[in-house]
Amino acid sequence: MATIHDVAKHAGVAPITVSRVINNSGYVSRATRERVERAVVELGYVPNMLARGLRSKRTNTLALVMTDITNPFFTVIARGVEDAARKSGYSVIYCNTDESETEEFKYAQILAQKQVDGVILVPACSKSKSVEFFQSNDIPVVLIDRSIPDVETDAVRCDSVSGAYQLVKLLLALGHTRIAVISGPRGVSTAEDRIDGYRLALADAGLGENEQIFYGSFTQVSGYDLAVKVMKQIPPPTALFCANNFISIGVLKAFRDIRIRVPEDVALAGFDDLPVNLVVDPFITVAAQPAYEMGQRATELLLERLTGEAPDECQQVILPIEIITRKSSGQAIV
Amino acid sequence: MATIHDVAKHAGVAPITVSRVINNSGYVSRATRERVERAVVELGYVPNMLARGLRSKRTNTLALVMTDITNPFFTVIARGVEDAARKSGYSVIYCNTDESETEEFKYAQILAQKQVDGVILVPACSKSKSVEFFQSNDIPVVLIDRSIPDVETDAVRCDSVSGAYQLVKLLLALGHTRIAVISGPRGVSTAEDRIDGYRLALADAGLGENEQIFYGSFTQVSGYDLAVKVMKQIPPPTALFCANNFISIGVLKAFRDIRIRVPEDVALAGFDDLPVNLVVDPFITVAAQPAYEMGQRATELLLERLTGEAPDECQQVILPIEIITRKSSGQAIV
DNA sequence: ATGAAAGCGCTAACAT
DNA sequence: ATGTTAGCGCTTTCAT
Repeated sequence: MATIHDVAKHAGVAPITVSRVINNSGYVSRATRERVERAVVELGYVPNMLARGLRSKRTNTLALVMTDITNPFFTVIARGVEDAARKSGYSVIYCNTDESETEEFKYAQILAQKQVDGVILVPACSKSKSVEFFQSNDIPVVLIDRSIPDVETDAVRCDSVSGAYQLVKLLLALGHTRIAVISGPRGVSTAEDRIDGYRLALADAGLGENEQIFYGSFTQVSGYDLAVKVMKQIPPPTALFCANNFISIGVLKAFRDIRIRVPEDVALAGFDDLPVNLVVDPFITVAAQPAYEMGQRATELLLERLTGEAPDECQQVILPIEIITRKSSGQAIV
Repeated sequence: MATIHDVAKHAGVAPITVSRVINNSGYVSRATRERVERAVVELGYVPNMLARGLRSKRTNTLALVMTDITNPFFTVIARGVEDAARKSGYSVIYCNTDESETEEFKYAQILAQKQVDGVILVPACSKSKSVEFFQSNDIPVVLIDRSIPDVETDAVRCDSVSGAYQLVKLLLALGHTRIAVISGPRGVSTAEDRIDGYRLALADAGLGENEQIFYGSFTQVSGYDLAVKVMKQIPPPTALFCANNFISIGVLKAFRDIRIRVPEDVALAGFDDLPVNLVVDPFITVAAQPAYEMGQRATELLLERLTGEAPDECQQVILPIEIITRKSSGQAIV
């Protein structure tokens, strides 16, 4: 593979001149530029990013660390990140932690080794070990979707408390008084916040006594198992609030298997919509988060931080949630 | 950030000794090793992969270039690749070409610049420009899912002709004689092969005259539009063969909108299943490809090529397809 | 407008 | 079992 040296020799110039041409930096005469460009093509020269990064201390690479890459919510975030990054000439490395703190920290090491310029992180838990590691290596971090207490970083997320509150309000307005919530893992901010919103709505309605709270994981299997368990309560709830899309799917599967009709027997509302290209019949009433925009904004924050355009204090961006009313919650509110 | 030099000084050894410790290469005495390891921890040392790659000419990084990262079929392939790669200490860079030949070639350049050790490629078209580029830069390529004529590479795929043939046979066995196929783009091997399988099955049944072939793209929107068009044929088909999962979803959406019942009015069979965690009611009769295994096998082939274990001749792995009969094709065959 | 020298952090090759 | 030397390919810095 040809090096910058080969190109320089071929064009009769110094390596640094070739560097100036391919990076559009510094003065190069028209004639020289053309000679260099011809040499580049003739030799099929491709710059070596390892050498460039080693010398310049910048790799033009970001990382997106997610907890579940099979969840369309995160996939859509990823596209938002990708598009925003590419527009500014950055590449993105995707990492899947499977909700594991250990995996997250492993990736943190790998990413530091790869000298990524910055990281967008969906934290697997509320501990700050990975964030502190990044920061101690001078790698800026933007938190996305979930928050961590007592760390100073830029962050982008939606208001989970408010989203859950609105969804449960909606179920209450339909006359339900026994509403259960199936949520994600303890210690994950979105799981906790959505429970908080649920409790707030019940309390507002004077139904604080009726709380039925189930922690689990943000997966279809967990949703299935807890749905079965929930319906064994006496008396069983008449409505269910699912804290994410996979939980909703698991619940629907369980209800199909144990012959419970939605919404006739139990009403259902959940967090996170599914992308249109995956769903034949959008059926679930949801609090939809603007995933693509979340990815975009997080990337913009990170890029501003990298270029020094950002203010010294950290920025928190809270994006609005959209409540989409569909069949699963029962008859529409007039 | 601490360098190997800092660690060496701190431990009272030469940099190369530190290198031997962190790479587990060459002889290092127990005592020295321990001193070095302590220094690594105390300084929070993280090796710089750019420097290592520049020197050693190996990045321990593979790339997976796909045509549609939103399609679960490719997402599952990606997990197969990821798992196999990590097991051998490799990282993976994911690239999405959106079925664009131009994007594919852009990524080829980027990946060469990043000095990836090898590439797994779902080609966007049957031209071999990107493959030739990789090969001229000494980067081994494994083709996955789709083939390209006249190139010498390792490859992993399923037998699309046979899968389509079996699916259409099944529809024929249910008594259908007017079966249409909605496929992907011309020039893409899987789109063409699935049409070939369809034609073969019809010809076998002496129904060659009844061919109704529709090219489009492997997307939900294309499936929707062509479904509407197909049903305007006079007489309309009584069964439909969809060449991938997104086409099937688009067709089902169209049928819901134009009030055509599946399978009562039209039977349906399609290529590619959807992952269980995304689907409440698996409904479509499909030819399911072992996507995870495809990703795994492709990675293994690539790794063997990199380590020199592979034979000189290229290897073609053809994996078996599973036909899963469900409601969409009508009553089960006894 | 162009170039020379130096060095980023690491490891291959060759000592000892 | 450990170290020395050199250099991977590029860009920073400082000339000219």
